[in-house]
Amino acid sequence: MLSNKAQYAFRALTYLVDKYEQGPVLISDIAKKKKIPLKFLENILLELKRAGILESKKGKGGGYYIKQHPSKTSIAAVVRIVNGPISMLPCVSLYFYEHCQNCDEKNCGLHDMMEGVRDATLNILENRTLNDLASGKETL
Amino acid sequence: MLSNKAQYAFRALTYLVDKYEQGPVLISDIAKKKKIPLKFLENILLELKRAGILESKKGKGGGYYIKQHPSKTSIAAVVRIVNGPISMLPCVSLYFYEHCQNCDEKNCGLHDMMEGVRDATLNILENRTLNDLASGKETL
DNA sequence: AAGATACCCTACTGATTTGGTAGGATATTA
DNA sequence: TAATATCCTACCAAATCAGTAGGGTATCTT
Repeated sequence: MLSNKAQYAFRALTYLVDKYEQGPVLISDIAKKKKIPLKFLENILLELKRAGILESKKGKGGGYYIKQHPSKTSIAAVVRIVNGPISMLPCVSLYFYEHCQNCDEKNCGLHDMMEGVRDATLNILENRTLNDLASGKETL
Repeated sequence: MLSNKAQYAFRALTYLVDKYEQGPVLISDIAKKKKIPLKFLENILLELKRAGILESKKGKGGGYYIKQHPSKTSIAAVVRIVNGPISMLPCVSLYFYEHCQNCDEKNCGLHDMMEGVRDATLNILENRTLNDLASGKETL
């Protein structure tokens, strides 16, 4: 399951997508409208900024905004930043790979299955973007 | 990611599938061969028994064994028992559903995506069984 | 019946992760 | 230079995870 933090992140991003190209949005505005604890949201947005998803401006008229066009950022990328690995096993993870000390990866039934799950999942999450969070729809 | 516990469970089950219809297997045997902490494994096997996946026999000649034919138990069922929900959001979970207080589920981009991920994942995990874990696998 | 065998069961504990908060530092604008 | 708003580190409580302890209970052998 996605962590609370990850779900907050997606709610905030949904809001920012809706305000795309309308100038920076205050953290406090997002927190209020999306009912997210202010200081916690602050940390989340900062993390998304460091990862290159968001950009920010300080001082009056400042705030956060989406860096690239929303269609350029995949949902998979966001999940990895705020929630960690997408795969169900370390030994099938593309971005968080760890060698499996329990099995011969070339000959492990579970490994094969989880590779399949990973591919099926990524096929969706890599091809959906921030745009798909809003696109005509209302809120999360 | 699957918890340590879940990965232990799958390793133990793999062993039990290999020994299927060769009589009960000692916890201590599984623990030793699969390098799983004995007392922890004890709890895991007990949980799988209570959930109806395994059966056991006490006393000399006793041990654990798979209750039904391995092809009758899906990987999805095992994951739910030892690891919890398969879905990425409570509001798309079939077995651990919780109403989403953040969004209108009928009109939420993230909800739709995660429903897709759930279906793609279950399409694999519901149709693979304990048999697919075994070393000398039957062909699909 | 007695003893040995092997699972059954509850409770506990330490380490890690999760879900935040606190409080000030830094950059920008007016 | 005052106000604004993000930046940043550290901290904290609660929950979960990973595993242990210690005896209870059922079964088998002799």
